[in-house]
Amino acid sequence: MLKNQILHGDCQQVLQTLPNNSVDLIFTSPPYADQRKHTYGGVTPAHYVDWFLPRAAQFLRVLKPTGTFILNIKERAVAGERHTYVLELILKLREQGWLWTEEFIWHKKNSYPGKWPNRFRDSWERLLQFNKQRNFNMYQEAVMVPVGDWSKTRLAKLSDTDKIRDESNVNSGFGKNISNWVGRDMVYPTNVLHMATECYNRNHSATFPVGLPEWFIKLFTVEGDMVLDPFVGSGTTAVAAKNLGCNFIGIDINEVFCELTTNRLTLQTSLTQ
Amino acid sequence: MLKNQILHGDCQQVLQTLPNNSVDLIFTSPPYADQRKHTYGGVTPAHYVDWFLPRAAQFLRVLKPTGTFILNIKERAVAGERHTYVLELILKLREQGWLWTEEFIWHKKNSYPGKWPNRFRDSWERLLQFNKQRNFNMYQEAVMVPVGDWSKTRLAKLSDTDKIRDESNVNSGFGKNISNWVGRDMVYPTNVLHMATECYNRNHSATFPVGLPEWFIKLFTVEGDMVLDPFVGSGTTAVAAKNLGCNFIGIDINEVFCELTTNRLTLQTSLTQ
DNA sequence: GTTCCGCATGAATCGATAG
DNA sequence: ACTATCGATTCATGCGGAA
Repeated sequence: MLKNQILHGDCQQVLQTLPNNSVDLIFTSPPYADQRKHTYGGVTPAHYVDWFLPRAAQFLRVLKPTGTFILNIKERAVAGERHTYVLELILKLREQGWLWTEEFIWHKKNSYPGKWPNRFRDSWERLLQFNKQRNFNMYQEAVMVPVGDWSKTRLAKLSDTDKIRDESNVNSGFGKNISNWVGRDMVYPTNVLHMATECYNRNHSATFPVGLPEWFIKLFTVEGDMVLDPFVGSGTTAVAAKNLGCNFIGIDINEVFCELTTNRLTLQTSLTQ
Repeated sequence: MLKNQILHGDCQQVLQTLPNNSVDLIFTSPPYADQRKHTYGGVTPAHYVDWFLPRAAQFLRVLKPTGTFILNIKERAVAGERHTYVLELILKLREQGWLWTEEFIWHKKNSYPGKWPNRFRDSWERLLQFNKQRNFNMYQEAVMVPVGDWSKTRLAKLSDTDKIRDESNVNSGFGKNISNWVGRDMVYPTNVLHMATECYNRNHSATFPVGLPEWFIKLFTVEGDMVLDPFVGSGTTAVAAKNLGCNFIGIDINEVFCELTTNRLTLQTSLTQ
């Protein structure tokens, strides 16, 4: 079976070559809906749900019954309002047979700057968890975080500004040096993830930190499992899967991104951070 | 006109005594949908939207055109899934004439411990912002926060390029003049709020910290404006409004809560924290 | 080899202006 | 009227070269 490759094409077609029930985790950040016509995909908010659903039907087919689908998405502001296409998508995905198990929040500590008269900077995105059945594989111990002295001393003396500001890495012990913490008290994380976006120049505008897919890969797979990203872009999900000893398949409609990602995966020495 | 009182009754009826366009801010945390019958009439998730909509119609009527409605809500997990009543409610409120301007996230830093095989602790809630029109009152300066630590080192010594406007190379449209930042201590916040929960009254399921309504009252009103909480419960919104020099009206269907809140407001010395 | 520090960049949004 | 393009605004991070 196909594995550890970046495939070029529209995932709606490419996925037809994958067998049923063969993927353990789908983690993807699809191109966000956009008003403009020239950008990646050029899908407008009004057409987003119709565009997404046939692709999601393929996701449903290739995912194992015990597998999980994580969708990273955020609606944009249109005419002064948050658009509703993400809400509608969730409802339609349930009609398609998905269970909407959970919604995680990614808090982006370094969100895009700017000032407007009617809203503040948007510093969070949705990570929607969908499953095929109520019983799915989840390895909670793999993402435990150390309980710092923080929780004991810090909460006792919160100033007003502290209450508003984010000032900590409490829940961000993601991965890296977990072994250093063995022997200390470990606790389970919550459904709010704190991570900064990566500003590293990858010639791809949509860069989420590699720690984000890593966290979900640890949580929902074991070594040797299959991870799929049908909108792989600059390949962050594939890098995360490779780092963690998983097999992966990445798909992208943009051939340049496919080549960049393939190169990134072979030259991985400098790109694992 | 009626002001600074806690009124007993179902807000759907009680609100009929308020005039049109008379409220500057509605901040409320309605009783959560529940399978059990103890709460507000025992509203189940399946009936939640139908129960809420006629009340929201009254909110729309009494709110000033420049006013704002903030709804603190979070869907429950039912049968292994997040229930969809909040999503459906947003869509229906828009049909009713509301604009869905923004969704703030309340990150509950000390969410209640617990462990389940299929999900982590839920440590965030939605704060949905609705408006009657695109132009509404917003006083952003009232909620500015201290600039991050990055500025201490970053601004310590300026290079030559820092002193002039440095246009971004990549046509992202973003230039900067770092020297503008010297001496600036406060910045605008984002749409993610970090606050610990409080447990003022354990008999009321929805206990939020007084800092939460305070933040929105500062942002959307000035002194003397009218704040309404149609599900006032233990009175936190009313306390916040009083602290900030606003007028308020609180409504609750539970007579015991009405009495407790009225007492809390008179004994306010020890309860403003 | 470390630490320090300069500096580009990022899933943005609004209002005005031009076609 | 309605759409498309453009200019203005702004905060935190991590890379990479220098010390």
